Amino acid sequence: MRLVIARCSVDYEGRLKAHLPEATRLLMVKADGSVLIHSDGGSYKPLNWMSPPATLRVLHEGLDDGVIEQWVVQSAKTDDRLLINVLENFHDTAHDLGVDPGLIKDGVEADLQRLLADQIETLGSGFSLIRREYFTAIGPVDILARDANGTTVAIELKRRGDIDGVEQLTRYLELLNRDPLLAPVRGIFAAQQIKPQARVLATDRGIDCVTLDYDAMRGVDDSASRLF
Amino acid sequence: MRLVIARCSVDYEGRLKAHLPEATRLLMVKADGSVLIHSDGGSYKPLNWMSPPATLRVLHEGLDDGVIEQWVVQSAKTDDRLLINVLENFHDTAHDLGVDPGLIKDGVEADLQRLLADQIETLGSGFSLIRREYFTAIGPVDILARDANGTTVAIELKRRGDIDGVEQLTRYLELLNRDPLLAPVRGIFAAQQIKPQARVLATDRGIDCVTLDYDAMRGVDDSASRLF
DNA sequence: ATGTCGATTTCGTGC
DNA sequence: GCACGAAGTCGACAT
Repeated sequence: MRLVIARCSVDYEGRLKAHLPEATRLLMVKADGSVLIHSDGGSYKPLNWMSPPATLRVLHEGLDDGVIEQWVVQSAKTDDRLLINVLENFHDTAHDLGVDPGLIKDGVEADLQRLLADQIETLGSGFSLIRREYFTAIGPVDILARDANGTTVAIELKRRGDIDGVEQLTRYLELLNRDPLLAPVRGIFAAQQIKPQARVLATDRGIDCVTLDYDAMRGVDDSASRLF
Repeated sequence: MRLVIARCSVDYEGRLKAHLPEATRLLMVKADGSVLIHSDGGSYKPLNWMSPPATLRVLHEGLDDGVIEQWVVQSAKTDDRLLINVLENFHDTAHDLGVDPGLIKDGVEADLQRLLADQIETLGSGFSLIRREYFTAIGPVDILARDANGTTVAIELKRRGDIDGVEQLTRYLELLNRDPLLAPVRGIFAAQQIKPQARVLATDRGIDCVTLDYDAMRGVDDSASRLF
């Protein structure tokens, strides 16, 4: 990885065009040829960048007045291109980092779904699982179950429940209820947190809302699938 | 901005839990207290990070064996926390970057909309523009036009057409068709790329799909509205 | 402050 | 490899 602190201007041309006026920034060049241009603020997204795979070529001649060198970062797969005009170079170091073992995550929607499928009675006594990821023409229903009365239940699962999730579940219910083998199908919107507007919309459409306690569910599930 | 190259392990606890095993990485500390942890590959997204505003505290005592120092990065607004155990420090520099003037863009959905409005006959001969951003009670219709038969057409425009866009257009059509001065109103879903599931849903609802070629449209449009 | 929507999204997963 | 959905999404803009 090469780290350069430089006063520079940047032009990107690819799926769109973009321009960065002259300022001092960090230029990060990774081993795969990708380049990230960071300012000293904002979040993790760079001001501009080139995704890998890419190649960096440095030009020293035929440049505009005041430009020390021009970096041409060319994507290897598309014709996206990044032009960096370097006006002043304050820092330039290279470091050998090696390959990273990568991130281990816990607590995303997939974990919630697995836990809820294992503990489907959380939703009510007599509930039984039909299957996870029940595929339809318009996408997969997170969980399909049967309640104590034998009625089919479509469950939409979110970490954070907002209106989009209710819309999604509504579409599934509309489609599933056209299937005489399944109909009538009721819906349950389950999330760690459900926003008031989403709850109102769901209730209005006859969809039940359930708030899930991830920590409690993980506590019940005594399998040895622990991170730490 | 402070740049550190260090062998480290990282634990994040906040909206989820995540862990990075020991490896050599770049630790970037920005002026607003945000921290980015980058490996020498991948795209612009860091392996792990803390969004601003945040504060960095460095501990030197009571650490595990082999740990030189522990960084505690605490979000100022939430209880999200990042723990970085530094095992070896290879590089540590600080740089004054100043405030960045920011990015100037061209070629996003707004530009597509302007182009399509100018070249409304792309959608069919005899088409004429009524107006862009036709405001309704539930939001603006991207483009309202009239086809060769004089029928009103509501056009929803996306760079990438997925199901959400079809839902949006459906709501507009429902509303517009209640207006006797406009009804009947047909819909066109126009995008640079339309996903199969979105196409299925649109077709099912009697909405036409059109794929747009932005480069061709930009070529036809000979106006001098260029950035550079 | 809050909600909504686009993005050069990136990232994982299933087929 | 392609397509789709989630994200600790981020960011911009309107209310």
